[in-house]
Amino acid sequence: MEQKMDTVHSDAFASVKEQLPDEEVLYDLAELYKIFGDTTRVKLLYILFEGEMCVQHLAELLQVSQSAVSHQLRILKGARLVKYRRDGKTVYYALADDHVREIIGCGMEHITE
Amino acid sequence: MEQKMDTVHSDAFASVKEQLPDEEVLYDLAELYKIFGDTTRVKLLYILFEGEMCVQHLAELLQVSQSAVSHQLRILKGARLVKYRRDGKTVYYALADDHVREIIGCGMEHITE
DNA sequence: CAAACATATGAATAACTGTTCATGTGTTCA
DNA sequence: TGAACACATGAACAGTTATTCATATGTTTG
Repeated sequence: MEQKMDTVHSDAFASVKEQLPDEEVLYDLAELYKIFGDTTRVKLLYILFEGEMCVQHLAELLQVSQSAVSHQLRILKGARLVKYRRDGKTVYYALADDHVREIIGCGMEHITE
Repeated sequence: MEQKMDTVHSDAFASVKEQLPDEEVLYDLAELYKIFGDTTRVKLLYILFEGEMCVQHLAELLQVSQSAVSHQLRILKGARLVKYRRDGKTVYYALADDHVREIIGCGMEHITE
C-alpha cells in the first residue's frame, strides 16, 4: 500500500485539487481585487460612500487631473462598481450597489487591526 | 448667503473631505488589495484554505515553477497573510489567520452573484 | 451657430510587476 | 564532508498599468 511521493500524491493533495474553484472564477476574482488595488480608485470609491459626486469635484478632492479621474472611473464603470447619471454638462457618479462597501469594509478590518 | 461654486464648495463637499480616511490608510488598503489582484497569489491562498502545504506541491498544483511560487509566497509572507514552518528540508506554508478567508469570501460573493 | 464648459478617450511614456534563469542558502544523509 | 534535495533570491526581461497631453464628444447659453 505504499506510494511513491514524487508521482502519486496523498489524498489531501488530490482533494485540494478538486475543491479548487474553476480557473475562470479565480481569474475573475483576481481581476476584481486588481481594481481595488490602486490608490486613486480606492479613494474614488471611498468618496462615493458619502453619495454621488461629479467628475470635477472628484478630481479636486483627489488632487489629480480630470483626465486621470475619468480614466479610472471608466475602469470602475466597466467592473460595474459605479453607475452614473448625466445632468446637463456634468456627470454624477455613485456606487453601483452595496457590494463595494462590503468589500472595502472587509479590507479595512484587516488594515486597522 | 450665496457662494461662488468654483471656489467655495457645498457643505457636502467639505464633509466628504473630512470623513475621508488618512492618505496612509487608503494607501495601505490599496496595497492589500493589490496582493489579491494576481491569479497566482489568489490560487495560492485558496489552496491554503484546505491546510498547510509545501512549496513543491504548491508549484505542482499551480503548474508554475518553484521559483515563481517562492517569489509570490514571499510577497504573501511580507503582507502577513501566510505563515510558514520548516520541517527538515521542506517548508510548509499556511494561512496566517482567518482574515484571508473573509476577504476572499467577500470578493467571491461579488463574482458569483 | 459659436463659444464655453464638463467629460471622455486615444496615444505615448514612465513606472511597476511577474516570470524566468542562474545561483545562493539551509538541511539531510551516506 | 560532500552530494542531493528543498527552497530562496537577485538580475533581467516582457507585459501591464496609471498618468499626461492633446483632442474629441456632448451640452448649455448667448
